[in-house]
Amino acid sequence: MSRLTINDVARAAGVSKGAVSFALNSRPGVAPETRARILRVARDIGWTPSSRARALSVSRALAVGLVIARPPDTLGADPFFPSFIAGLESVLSERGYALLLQVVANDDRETPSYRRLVDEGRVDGVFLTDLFMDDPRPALLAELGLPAVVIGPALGDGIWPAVGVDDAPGIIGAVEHLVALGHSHIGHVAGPRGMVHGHSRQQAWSGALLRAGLAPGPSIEADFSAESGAAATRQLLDLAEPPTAIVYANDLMAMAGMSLAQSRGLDVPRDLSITGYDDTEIAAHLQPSLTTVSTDVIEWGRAAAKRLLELIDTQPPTDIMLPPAQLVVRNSTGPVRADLQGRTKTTHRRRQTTRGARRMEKQ
Amino acid sequence: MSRLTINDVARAAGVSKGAVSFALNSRPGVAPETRARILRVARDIGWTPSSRARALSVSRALAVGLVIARPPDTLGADPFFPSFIAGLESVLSERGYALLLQVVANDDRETPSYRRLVDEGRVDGVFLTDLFMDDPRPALLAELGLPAVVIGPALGDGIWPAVGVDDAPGIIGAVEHLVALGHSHIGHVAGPRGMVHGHSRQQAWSGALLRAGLAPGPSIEADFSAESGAAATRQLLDLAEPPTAIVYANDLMAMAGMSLAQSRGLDVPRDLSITGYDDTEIAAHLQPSLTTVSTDVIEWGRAAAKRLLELIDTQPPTDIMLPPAQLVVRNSTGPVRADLQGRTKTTHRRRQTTRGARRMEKQ
DNA sequence: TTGTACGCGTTATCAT
DNA sequence: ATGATAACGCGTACAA
Repeated sequence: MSRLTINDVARAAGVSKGAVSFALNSRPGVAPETRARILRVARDIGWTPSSRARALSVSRALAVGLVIARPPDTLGADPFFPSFIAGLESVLSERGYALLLQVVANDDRETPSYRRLVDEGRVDGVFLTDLFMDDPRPALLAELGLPAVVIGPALGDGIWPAVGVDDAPGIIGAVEHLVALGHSHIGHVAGPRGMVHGHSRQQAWSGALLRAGLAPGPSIEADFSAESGAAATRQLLDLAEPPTAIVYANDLMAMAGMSLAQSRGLDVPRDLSITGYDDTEIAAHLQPSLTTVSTDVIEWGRAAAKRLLELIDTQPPTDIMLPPAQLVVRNSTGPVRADLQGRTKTTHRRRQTTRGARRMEKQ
Repeated sequence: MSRLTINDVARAAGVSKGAVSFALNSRPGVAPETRARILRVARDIGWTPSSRARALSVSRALAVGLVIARPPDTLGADPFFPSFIAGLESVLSERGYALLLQVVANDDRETPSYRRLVDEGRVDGVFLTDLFMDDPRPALLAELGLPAVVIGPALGDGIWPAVGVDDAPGIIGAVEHLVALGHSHIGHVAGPRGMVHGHSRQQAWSGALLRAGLAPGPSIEADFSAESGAAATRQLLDLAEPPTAIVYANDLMAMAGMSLAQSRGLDVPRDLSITGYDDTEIAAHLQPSLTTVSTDVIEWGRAAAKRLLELIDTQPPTDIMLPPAQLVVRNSTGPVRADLQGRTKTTHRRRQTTRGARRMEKQ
């Protein structure tokens, strides 16, 4: 049992409490040999400082928080958090920090959550995820005096540092890949535009199209869920001139969209090219395997943790370079069908015929 | 800023620290009106007891831990944890407990993790997940004196209470469903047999077949990953007499297996019926949608949290009834093909021909 | 109800 | 320079 206290060590080493504390935190004022003896004794009797007592005396929680504000069922399908948490944890644990998790169902209950975390003194800082475009949380935390790191694209406010992999290169890569394959009518199934990563991916998509000299194709706002991805895809395919390729803001929607297309008898990628975002584990094993954008989420977590600890210790920010998101080309993307190539909004309109011809073209 | 202490409240209310503490914890010894006044003052000036100080004085961490021992990349695809954590958290937070998360890559680093959690006094108890058949952790924790609740099927050792949804009914339901559809050659892609939930699902599968009077079909051990699910499926399909239906130990492997079958030109469910386990969000949106087993993971988390808190408070265990796992029939299962029905190991062997005939049977 | 010791490190103050 | 001593952080709990 961990009944051991710093006094036991002090007694066993024949020194005072203070000396033990100094030795342990490698502070000057202890003779080298005394220090060595103290450390040896501590190890021998197996004593570790109680973080409870430590937290009280240094007036710090020695823990940071991650508040996840999502409906739990949506959470389940998101591959982001587990890996991200693994990254966070790897840095935090080696610095003696613990990670405290809080899941709140909706946004109403979120503000009190932060407040409680602060009031109770449970954490020294938090990670902010899933930010909305006009999110009140950064300001709230500033007001509460709780350091925070924003996960994702940087906001304009500059209140807190942001750590994130830029969405743009990956999405742009996907669009350019599709353009190179001859697609000129490229749609987008977006995440909520009110959310920063929904917004930024949408921006990247339209920007890339413009740069390629193409008119932005149809874009439909969804909510990152499979259900919404399928619905959005249905809408796109029902258009008078459906896109020949669709860029999805995440894998889950892409998978649902791909399945929906297949259920309508379309062949992916012959009749429709599809790209996702996340590089979920299953992505490589779908039929066809999914072309998607891959991010090093674990490294991302590590970077975020480092930044938050720096913030807490009021250390200057270290430059953090995250490997950029990368397009992983697989089999859900392919050359545009010859009879659809170069088609623009003003030409053709025999969709019915064309669509009929598309059916049943299994390889 | 939360510089407020219990003394501020005491002073403002004109009472002693002790009185405030008693009032707050609703303990006898304070006049009703005094209590009311104290509470009002506390609310007015916005004071919340510091959990740091509380933890030190009650000699408790007021937090519990969840140690996740998995390679992070496998973690990402698992829909279990996020929902489970949401369930845990909903109970813990209303009791003033925090959830501490720790992710360890492999089992070597796991034991020290628990030890540290105990030594540093960070938690009052932990949840044990992903148990192996002969897992040393329950005994280790007993030795460390740290209360634990096992997540999943009960172990034989009886050291710690187990909270879990029985795997059997769901798997049995799947098998019976397939048998009712005329399948008699039902394979299984198992999780690691050294893990309790891999083992229990495997047992449920073979038991259900025996009860149905059928010989257990081929079973292949995989590791719950998409990769392994695809590989196992490949092996099953390459058998001289491949099964007409496969029961997978989780959705991820089922999805990978289904895609693999499709890539070989098989039609699901016409040529091969498939069942998963988990009811991942995407399951309902696949093509075909996946017949799978659904569990109320959030409720499971709530139950586990309640049980652990009881254990910590040495309260008698409350009876916890978890809704049983339920088979969700979708479109990845269907009647066995007539020409394969009733086939036994001793009959037929014109697989090549049959397989050839199977190709290209899109609806 | 109040006063006060207690839990357990950390750190400022002193003595050597 | 070394190291000891005591105050401190903030609730809880028991004796008065």
